[in-house]
Amino acid sequence: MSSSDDASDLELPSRAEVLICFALYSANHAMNRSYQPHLSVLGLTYPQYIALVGLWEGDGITVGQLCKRLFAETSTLTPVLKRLEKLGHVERRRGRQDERQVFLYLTPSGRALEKEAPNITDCIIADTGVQLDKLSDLVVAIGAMRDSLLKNRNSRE
Amino acid sequence: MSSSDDASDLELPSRAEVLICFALYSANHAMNRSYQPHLSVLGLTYPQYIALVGLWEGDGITVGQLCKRLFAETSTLTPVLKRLEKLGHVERRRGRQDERQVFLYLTPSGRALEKEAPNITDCIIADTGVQLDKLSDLVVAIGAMRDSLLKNRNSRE
DNA sequence: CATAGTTATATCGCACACGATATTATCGAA
DNA sequence: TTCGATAATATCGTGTGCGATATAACTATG
Repeated sequence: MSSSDDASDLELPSRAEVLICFALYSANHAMNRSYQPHLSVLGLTYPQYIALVGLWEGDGITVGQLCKRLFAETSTLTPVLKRLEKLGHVERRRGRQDERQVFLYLTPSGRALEKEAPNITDCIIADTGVQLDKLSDLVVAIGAMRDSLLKNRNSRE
Repeated sequence: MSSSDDASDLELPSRAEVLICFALYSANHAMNRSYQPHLSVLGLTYPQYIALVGLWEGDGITVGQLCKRLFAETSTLTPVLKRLEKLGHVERRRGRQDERQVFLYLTPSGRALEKEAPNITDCIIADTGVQLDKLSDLVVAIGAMRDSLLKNRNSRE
């Protein structure tokens, strides 16, 4: 309602609902909250679950490789991985040739959690109210947008 | 690479790239990072910007109303709003009839920031690499998914 | 084989994000 | 009208998220 007299620069979609940044922001938090009850049963937080998803895709990789896979920073992942280690789901082992590197391995416990994932995913997919094929399109579109954002961000610095 | 011999429970899309939760998670962070250089010039964080977007849509509302508008919790918004107040962009005023309520008003400084938003939005939209009409479809689809997630979450408790 | 530069990870500081709890104010029924 | 129930914010504790910096290890060049 603020200054509706000048509509000159209000032609563009500026309302919260129509901003792509807000759509992603609110949907991500909604997704986080939807997972929460499922994950708390397993004693996991949402980012811990995301990290495990990355490792279920293939472990024995370095912290840096997992960072790339998850588009995350080491300053974010290191504490998450240390908690996953303390929970007994992940083992962190220094590289032998290159002692700077830290390799990540799933423990039997961390591997066992993967079997719970499909049940959770099914619940979440149902809650989205989106058909599977449409959801697949969404994932592709959102992923492409993310890649473009990261590419253009890096090309500007 | 882990146990590729048994493909029994790997038929479902379980890889990080194809999970909707991961798409939202990584795209939201990418968006955050893309906004960051634009916002740091204005001395704003991404959540502070989101809160301002909510108030530009109409101020003089209560903290609770802004929470609903942004799908956020009061425990998240209160500190953000106090920082926006300290920055001089927002004024928080206790209600007279109901002294529990806190009404939020944009200051001239907070209102002036709205004029910067279109320039930033244009940059971001360009960086997404998505055509405007496709982007609009994405916003609608993601918003609908968010609403469905929140509805089904609430209906379960 | 020193040593400057680079790389991989970790640490730190600040700002969210949110459930749980606290605080204060309003409402409602006996 | 008083006191328990409810409601609106705020506070607190834990866990991210990330830029900046630190630390330790590798590499390259002289």
